Amino acid sequence: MPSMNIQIVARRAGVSVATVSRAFNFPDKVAPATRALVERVAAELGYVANASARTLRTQRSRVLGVVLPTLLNPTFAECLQGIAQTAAAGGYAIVPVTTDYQLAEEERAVNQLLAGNVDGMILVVSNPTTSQALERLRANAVPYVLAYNKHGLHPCVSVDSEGASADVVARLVRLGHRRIAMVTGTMAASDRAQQRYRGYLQGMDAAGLTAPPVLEVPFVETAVDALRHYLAETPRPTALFCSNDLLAIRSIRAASLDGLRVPQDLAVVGFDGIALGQDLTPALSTVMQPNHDIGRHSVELLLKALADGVVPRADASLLLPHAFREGESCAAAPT
Amino acid sequence: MPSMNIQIVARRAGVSVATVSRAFNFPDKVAPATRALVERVAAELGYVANASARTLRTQRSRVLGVVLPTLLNPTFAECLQGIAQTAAAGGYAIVPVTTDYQLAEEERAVNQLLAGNVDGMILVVSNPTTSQALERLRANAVPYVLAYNKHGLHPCVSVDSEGASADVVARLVRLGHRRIAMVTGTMAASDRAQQRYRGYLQGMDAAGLTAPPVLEVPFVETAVDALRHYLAETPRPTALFCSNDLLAIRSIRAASLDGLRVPQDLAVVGFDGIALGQDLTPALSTVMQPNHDIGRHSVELLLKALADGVVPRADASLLLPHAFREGESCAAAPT
DNA sequence: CTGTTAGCGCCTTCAC
DNA sequence: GTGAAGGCGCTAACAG
Repeated sequence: MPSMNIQIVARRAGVSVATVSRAFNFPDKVAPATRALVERVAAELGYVANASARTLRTQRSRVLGVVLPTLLNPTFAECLQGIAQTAAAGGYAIVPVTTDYQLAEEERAVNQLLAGNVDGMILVVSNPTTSQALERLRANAVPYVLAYNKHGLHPCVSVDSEGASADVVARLVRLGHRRIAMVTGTMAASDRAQQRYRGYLQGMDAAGLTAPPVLEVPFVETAVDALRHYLAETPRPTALFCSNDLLAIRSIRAASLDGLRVPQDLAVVGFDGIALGQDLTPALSTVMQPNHDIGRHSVELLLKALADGVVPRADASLLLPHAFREGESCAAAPT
Repeated sequence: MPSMNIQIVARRAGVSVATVSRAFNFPDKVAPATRALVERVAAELGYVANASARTLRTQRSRVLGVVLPTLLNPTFAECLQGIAQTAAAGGYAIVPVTTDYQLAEEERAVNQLLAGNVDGMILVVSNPTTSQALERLRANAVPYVLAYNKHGLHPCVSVDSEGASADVVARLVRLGHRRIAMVTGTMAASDRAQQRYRGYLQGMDAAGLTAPPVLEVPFVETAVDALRHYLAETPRPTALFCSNDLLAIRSIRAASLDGLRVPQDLAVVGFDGIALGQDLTPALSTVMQPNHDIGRHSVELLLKALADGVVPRADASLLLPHAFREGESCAAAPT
């Protein structure tokens, strides 16, 4: 059956290949009776149009490339789900590639997808400003949208990481916290991490507080030990703002291992809003991003541009709303 | 640049298209000087061979389809990572499709991938015995390997869910537990769930214990409420065996909401071995499956068959080792 | 409304 | 070691 093709169907139906093609692509440009006949024969033979031949001929593959840091962080898994559903609804398949937060992998990924004839790409890159990969896309006039990244010169779907982070600090301050520390993944590997850190510094500054040294740990490792060491320093912070939910979970683990109670001895706030956070004890207090929607809107932006035969414009960028999700890992400072 | 093709490269290099093609596909069938020239020109022009044209000509796409229930369960995200890495190492791209545990979606997914010219598929299906999708693949002679599923008539990469589950019960019994309950996702949607339940019943039987009614909840929902109701029943179990780690996490949540301490008042054991489980408090006690390796071996089996031009055989199935991971969510029964 | 035909870009025999 | 040419399966003019 894999060798089934339009010619065989045409012969069996007693029509020309053009008619078979039209019956599928422009059903109303074919007589109802003929169409029914073709459809019946095609169904009998299990015919499905060869995607490669169609792509070669039309120069459209109906495939979108997706470049993500990792799927092991539920944030991106949730986003990818939004991407996949929206793409499928629009008749597009997706080819995801992960970079593990490695710059070199970003370029490899883009090249691979470029060679794979994708119609467009959704990417989460380390840093849009310095990205060679994006440069490559621009040079090739490949339509793309960035997810999570935020940059004035590229089409992006993101949230206000900076503002949200400053708000978190303000909230902690209202709860009576003064020694508010921050822990983040490798900042060089993520503009979001940089934005969140900047927001944190702004929040501290606005409250007239001095920020203690930030703890920076690799994205991929568990780093519970580093967190324990960090928390063992005196004066110990009363609140910890974590640049992402996985770090928050590990921070809670580290605190527990050292006999600290969360939130009584240490308030912990995350960032991302992964669904799992709500099922933990204590439930994670976090900045909830609409991960699914970030994926969905990214695809919608891209598909609209594809339909119009243009590349998405930077000024079509979307800033989606975030929200603080009250959990149990964050409470007032000890008095 | 997207319109770059072999002809342009050939002209620019002053050779024929055949030579360019050979320079890339059979480097040693071309004079070193010629090859260097072609490579230089191609690099300058940013030429990459058109995947669709190559696929159409060679009848090989170097793409693998992957059918999974969901990526929101880290089990499958971890597995997909193994799949992606191994596929990439072998020069294959992947197209993942999720089914959300819906039977109808399985067929849709397979049809979509079939139309997409994949060279083979890795699948996690609900039930290999009754799967229309697998029948479709067999009829079309499409090479495939099942992951997690276990079935004598299909090539599978799995673990001994049944044995592992019986062992969990035996372990709980050794810890002094008598009222050991089980909670599972919808069994009709997963042969693994069925196997794990069967193993649980065997373990109970072997210990001369009566199994209380099992709690069956949908895979996709959180179901913390259902769990709370279940745990409120008297006599309350002293140990809970959960068919997967997400359920275990939610069970711990449900217990906490009812003021039950884990593991003192309720021992909880999961199944899957998701990495996150180790960072929770209490750390999850669970049956660790080699999720990454399940993905890796599935691809290796598939690629070997592709290389040999055959479909993977059922008797090439792999049963990978599992291990009990000692966490903190499981302890001796109260005396 | 339907048929004929030219190529999309590539690989691969077959000559040379 | 290299070149010429056919055809993979499909769609889109163009005729009829």
